[in-house]
Amino acid sequence: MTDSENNTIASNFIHDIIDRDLAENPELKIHTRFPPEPNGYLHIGSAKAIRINHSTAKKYGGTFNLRYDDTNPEKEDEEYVKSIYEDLLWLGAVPDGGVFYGSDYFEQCYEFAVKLIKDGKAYVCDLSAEDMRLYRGTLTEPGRNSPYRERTVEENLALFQAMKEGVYPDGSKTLRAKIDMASPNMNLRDPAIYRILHTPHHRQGNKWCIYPLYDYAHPIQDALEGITHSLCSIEFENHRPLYDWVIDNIGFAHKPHQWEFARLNVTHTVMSKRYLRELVETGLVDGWDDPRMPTLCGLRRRGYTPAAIFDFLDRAGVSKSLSVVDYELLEHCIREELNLTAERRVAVVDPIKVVITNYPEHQVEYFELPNNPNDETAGKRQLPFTRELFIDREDFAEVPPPKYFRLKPGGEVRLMGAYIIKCEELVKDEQGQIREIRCRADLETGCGMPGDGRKVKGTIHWLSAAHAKDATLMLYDKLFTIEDVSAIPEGKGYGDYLNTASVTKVSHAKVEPVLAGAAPGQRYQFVRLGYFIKDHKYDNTFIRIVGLKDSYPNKK
RNA sequence: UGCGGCAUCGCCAAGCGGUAAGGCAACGGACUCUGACUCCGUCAUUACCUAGGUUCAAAUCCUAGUGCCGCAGCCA
Repeated sequence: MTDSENNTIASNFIHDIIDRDLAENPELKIHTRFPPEPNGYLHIGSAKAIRINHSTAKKYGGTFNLRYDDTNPEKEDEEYVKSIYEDLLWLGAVPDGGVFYGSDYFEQCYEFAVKLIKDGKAYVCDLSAEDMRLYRGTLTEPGRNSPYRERTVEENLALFQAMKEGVYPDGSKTLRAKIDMASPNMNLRDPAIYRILHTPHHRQGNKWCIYPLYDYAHPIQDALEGITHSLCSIEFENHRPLYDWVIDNIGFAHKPHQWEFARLNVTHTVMSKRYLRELVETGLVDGWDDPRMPTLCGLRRRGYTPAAIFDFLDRAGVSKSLSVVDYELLEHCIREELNLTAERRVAVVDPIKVVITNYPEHQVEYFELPNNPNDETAGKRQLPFTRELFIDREDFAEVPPPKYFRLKPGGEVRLMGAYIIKCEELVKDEQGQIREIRCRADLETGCGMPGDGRKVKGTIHWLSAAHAKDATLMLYDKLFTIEDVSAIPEGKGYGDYLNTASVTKVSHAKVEPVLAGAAPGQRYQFVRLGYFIKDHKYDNTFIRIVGLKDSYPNKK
């Protein structure tokens, strides 16, 4: 995705806000950031945050930072730092402003906290977690002041330093912002801004035993990096007053502003990192990059491209209303791209033998098939034709349903790129199963031959039995049977709606010979079937990205 | 029960007082050696959560309701 393409993305309410800000201050250089906590793998919901922050910066000629929000050492790990970076680069959202770590600002966070204490705006509180909750009040009742709220500046300073030096055990004290215990906004009821945690940090080691909390650290990080627009998801909307409080009371000259947008939800899948982890850990899926997962590594393995993902995100739009976007929109986006770019190949999912009775036994002839009929420049390839062929079992019906125009007894059908054949006889075994379909070809109708122009209604794909290669096809389906997982009734869980048939492994598919050399990651359209990608994890395996649309009346 | 947010077609979503964009899905039809693609057409008209009101004119403004989401971590 190039910058010029980014400029074409539709406007949204965030752009309106920026336009307004720019009208007031034409000198403003837009600066955004993507601040993931390295506690899991990125998913398509994260990609929305990336897309919004990144494309907004690009649209206005601004700068985009990646910042690991690593203020909670208990949940974070280098494994995730690495994967997040890979996924971000894969998407093409280059952090041209730099890569930062929230933990690199610990020193400054500490100094700002000392300043707040000196200004009488923060205090050390000895309340236990449970007591703090009691004192906080409820949604409808105001809270009560902590008995430690009026400690002197000197006492607070000494206590906070002792906290830092490791004098106190985990949970025994916190540093709290002195705001308003009666605020109708719970976040303003003297929120804890530092906690004691004798846990080593994945980057800082044992340097710290007190850690700043999100609401305190985030605005500082934004201010220090010169972020102008801190675009985050809507559950932080109630935190905005606290975000502004921190900026104002520390006294930053540069004031970043937080704006919120609705999170992304997609039908038939789940965005909860907690639950995705559970799927991985219980073995219900084959790792974080299982092709059914909404993770970026899962989508990548499934064959989705960054362009299709961004296209999807852009089409889904940006607003503040809770929504669940149809998975079919994502499928549409990848189909649209791959229709233009994927070369066509033949694969037969469930082979059944067809014998061309009037074709010589040992003859081989080659037909040229276009790599992409919609794109002349894609060139052609050769497909061997012999007396014995495979076609897909679905393309033959002994008792055809209405409007069936594939192969049927006595019927004619076109073998794509080759002859028109007529079904004349069925050979069955003792059980009555069809062993082979015997057909007669109209040998004048091959591509470029005199009868080339003859029309029949149906066209099916085929493979020379002697030349076809074996391959494994992985056919994935939706992870959950329920459309909107947030609508799961009480008493039921995600597990009750897991699609038990979300994967079908086809071990004995046949593919055309040239596919034996397909490079991992290569995408194709298997003609009349769908788009597939050669897997990089398992040999000789093709993963179905998405099927072709099918308007056959009896389908679906 | 407090505070904040959101309510426009099956799903997203424009609209910012001047008479309901667009995309996906769906449904017709044309084309077709992929029942794909492409193309053409249909798809909110006592209509914009409801009820009142202001106005020549309201999805847009006002009033009163209703519904849904978020918030009571020393998580982010």
